[in-house]
Amino acid sequence: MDNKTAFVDVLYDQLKDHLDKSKLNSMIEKPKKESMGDLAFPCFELAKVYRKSPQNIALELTKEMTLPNLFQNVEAVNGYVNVFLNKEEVSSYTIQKALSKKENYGNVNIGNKGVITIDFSSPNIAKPFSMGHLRSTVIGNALARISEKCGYNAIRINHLGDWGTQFGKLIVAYTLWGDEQKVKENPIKELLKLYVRFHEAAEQDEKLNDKGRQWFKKLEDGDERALELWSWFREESLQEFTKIYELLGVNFDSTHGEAFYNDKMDRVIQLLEEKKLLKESDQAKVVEIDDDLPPCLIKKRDGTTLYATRDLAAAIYRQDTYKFVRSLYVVGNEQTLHFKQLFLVLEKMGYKWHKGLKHVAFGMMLKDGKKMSTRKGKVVLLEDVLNDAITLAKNNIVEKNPTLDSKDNVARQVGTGAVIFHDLKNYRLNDIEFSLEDMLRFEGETGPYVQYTHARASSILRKGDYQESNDDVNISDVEAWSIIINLLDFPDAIKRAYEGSDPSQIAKYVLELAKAFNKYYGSVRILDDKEHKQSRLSLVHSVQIVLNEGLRLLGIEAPNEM
RNA sequence: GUCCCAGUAGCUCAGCUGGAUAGAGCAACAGCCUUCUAAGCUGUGGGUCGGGAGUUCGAAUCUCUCCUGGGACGCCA
Repeated sequence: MDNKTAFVDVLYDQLKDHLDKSKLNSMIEKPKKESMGDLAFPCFELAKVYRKSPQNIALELTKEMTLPNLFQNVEAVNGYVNVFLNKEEVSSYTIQKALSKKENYGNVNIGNKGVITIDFSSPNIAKPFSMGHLRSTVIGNALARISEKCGYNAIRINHLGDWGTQFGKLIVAYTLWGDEQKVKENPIKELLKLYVRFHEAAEQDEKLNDKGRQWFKKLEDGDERALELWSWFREESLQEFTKIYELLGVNFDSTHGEAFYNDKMDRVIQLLEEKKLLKESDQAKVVEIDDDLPPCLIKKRDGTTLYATRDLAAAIYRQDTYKFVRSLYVVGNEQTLHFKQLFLVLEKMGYKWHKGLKHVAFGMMLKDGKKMSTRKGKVVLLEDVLNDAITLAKNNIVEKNPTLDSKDNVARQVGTGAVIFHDLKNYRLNDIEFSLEDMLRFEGETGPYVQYTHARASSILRKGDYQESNDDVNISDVEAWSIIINLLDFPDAIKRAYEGSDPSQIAKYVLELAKAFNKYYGSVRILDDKEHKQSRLSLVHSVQIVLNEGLRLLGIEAPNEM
């Protein structure tokens, strides 16, 4: 069985008078260094009970211990009881497990086929897909895949920002300065220019903002010309976004944006009124939330609705259509308050499913220590960054592997891999200072490093004419042990990533495994020794499988050659 | 002003529910390709874990306080 439970059983034998199994289980830790063993039990807490020094307790425990086959050795060091796993047995068991389960290795069934909706990416129509939206897109995509790996049925929702006063402003700008031909040729960049120009002009002329609001009112009232322009901008934007999603390998089950909920908000307001939750305050309608939070604004003084109203309608709609057990919102850090309010309002409305809602926040993409601003045109376009990355990857390939087929495809995989990995490798709540240089780095702890390791493993399997077999795996290389430990840890890494909604757990995992493999590769000639070749290739194959699967969970492809 | 998040090596960051001499990568320097992909491997140097106090056998980790940076705080999304 599980190594840890086996160790608990051994300890329980001697310590049952003072500690129960679950307590023991929580006390066991992983030693800092591999040389100290595989599992450790600290004896410091027992010092008081036994009135002896931790060192002596460890020594006595060790002396009296009867080890099952799973363990090879036990040592008492500095007040710790350290056990060493039986390397050959564990190695063979782990490799065979990975080989037999293939890409299903590491699956953990937490979800039981329940539905999890994931609201992510959600760019604003008629604005460029900026670096800021990259974060939500790649984090959400990874979480969807991780959730599926954990047995959930993931529904990917792109909650497009396709409604609001901004469209009124854009229509004003277009009617004043727009050129149909230019917009058709290069929709996003032209629309951005118009948007920026509008804000510059509005600083001089306040009346422009009023005009914008008027046009938005027309849009809400169903004015034909306004709707025509709106749906044109929406279509063009969507096409641009699709290009980026294809490049990144991201897809959605629903692209209902905010506009979709226009006719679903009356019901929400009605429900709120029925439950007597709606209060008037400064001529606006709000829901008051106890605690210390400010009230949630539902309706403006002029009777129009807000972001929160639409999000309420969306949450209810999603529960009705998908019957989700969990629902994630992958939206920036700065909206924490909004989601706290939203969830509390839903709780007050009596929806039990509010417990499954979670705001998966992330830090901002900063430029010179500050937030990037679309209004001032200070944006970095994701498409440009991706294209830079792909070009750089291509240059590398031409230089390093000139005979490679399908250079363009591999360049795409490696370039986007670098950008995605750079975003996912650190904890999501950290802010990221935008740095093209960092993002396009292909050496060290990067996506291409992991991809390269995968390609190396694939290459060796090709060169060694690897055939799968059911023969016993027998690994005796000491250098292989850290690979085995990492392979063993894969399911736990997935669990950590899911539970913390934290893709960086997978990124870190995959880096550790790649490092361990490269170290092994540097010290052991895998194909030279006929006797060990098949076992070693089995090890290489397990690594290849797990790297491939780990990268896939992050939304990164793993080329077999690069 | 109130609330939230962060402060670890020159830079970017790990460090799980407190535990053994604080770890990586980048950058710097020194090595390793007639032999499995050098996008790799090996080695060297570099840290008062923002400051102070407390809890504890033990604190980068928990509590308090101060400093610094960022963010949010009703008619935007």
